[in-house]
Amino acid sequence: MRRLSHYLRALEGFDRNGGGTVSSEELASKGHTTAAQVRKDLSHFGSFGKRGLGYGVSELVDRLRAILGVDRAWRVVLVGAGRIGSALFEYPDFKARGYDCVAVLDSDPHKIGAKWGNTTIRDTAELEAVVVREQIDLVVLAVPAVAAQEVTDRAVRAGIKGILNFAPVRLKVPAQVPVEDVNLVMELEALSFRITRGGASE
Amino acid sequence: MRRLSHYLRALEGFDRNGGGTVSSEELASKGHTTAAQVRKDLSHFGSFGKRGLGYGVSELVDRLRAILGVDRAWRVVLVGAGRIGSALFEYPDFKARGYDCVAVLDSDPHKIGAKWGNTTIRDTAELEAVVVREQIDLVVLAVPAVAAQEVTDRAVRAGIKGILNFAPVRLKVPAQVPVEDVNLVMELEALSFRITRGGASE
DNA sequence: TTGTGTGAATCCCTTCACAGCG
DNA sequence: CGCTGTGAAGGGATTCACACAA
Repeated sequence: MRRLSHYLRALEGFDRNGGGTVSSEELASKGHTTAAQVRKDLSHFGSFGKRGLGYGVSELVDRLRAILGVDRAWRVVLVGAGRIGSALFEYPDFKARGYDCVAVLDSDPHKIGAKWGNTTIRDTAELEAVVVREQIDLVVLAVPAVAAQEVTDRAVRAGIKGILNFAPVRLKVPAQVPVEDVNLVMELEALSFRITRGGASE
Repeated sequence: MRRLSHYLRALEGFDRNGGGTVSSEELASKGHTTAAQVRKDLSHFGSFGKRGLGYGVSELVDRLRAILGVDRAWRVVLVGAGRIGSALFEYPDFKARGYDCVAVLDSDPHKIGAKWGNTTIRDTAELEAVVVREQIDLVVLAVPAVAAQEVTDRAVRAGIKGILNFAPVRLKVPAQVPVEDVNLVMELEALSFRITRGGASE
């Protein structure tokens, strides 16, 4: 659920200590939904929340982190050390949120062996070995479209748990392996669509 | 509508020339929806499609491009010449799809004046002037979270038509200015959420 | 016969409204 | 009282099913 991430983000504005509380109203005002929506969303996962008071900030943060699965560290391998890969690798929020990029792979001989910080770029051929040895959970796919499916197949066979895909292709994966697609062109098209047709409602 | 972009993408696999046709069934199989869904989506915008035959590939492409507003060129300014900005600037698909990055701005004195290809990075202070002089349609916001709202306000006042926002903040904009948010951490959280709870249904 | 276009049925998500607990 | 939790109502989107055109 995307909104849960928003709630978690919104809660960072509040003090975790001191037993403070937030109402569904307050959470709704950030994160642009309604109070009823917030309550429904949260009630799906149990009923923590004090009637007449609101939700305990600290408890709610813990709950949301558990629900979203960010109460642990995720081990990530980045495949594709191009521009997008480099941007992602440096993105400070990833590590801060528990996504730990422990390996970078590329198939370009000119890049293999180079160092990013103290991470050495290795050959994509080592993918399976890296996944197993480094106990990788997630693959961030930042390779050209033509290579994406092959890398995916190999990662899946090696036992990966999920894929964040930047390649503009629909990956074929077994049902139990979730894929999230990020397609920048489609985002721009969504913009021009909304501009072209007036109604800018999000 | 996000699915329309998918249809357009799927159609690239077919030959535009030669008066070929596609059925809703074929379009559905790529783009992972149902045939009924495809027909409903398209019927919203008129009924072009020959019963018993399918849709003319060439005509459908034209229609979709018109609907999505990609039958014209969009003039884009990139604000923020960091890692993400650089990745976006080099992203070959943007220009190919009609999104033309005609200016790059940054507020870091070390970057101002540098050249990317034959585009010179200019001072973010020039934003308003650039928007007007270069007849900019869209802003791609790749600045730190703290700077995002200020840049947004200025771009909106200068008459921008839409914003693609990479900063992890919810921008306040007038209702008629559409914003598309890209939040990489939220994508990863969506992944870990789905992994944590089993059901990987997209 | 084939595959679109579309009302009708269905499902799911959001909003409403309020009972009930602190 | 104030605010949560939740059944009920409402609305929008998906799916079904079939008349109809090529």
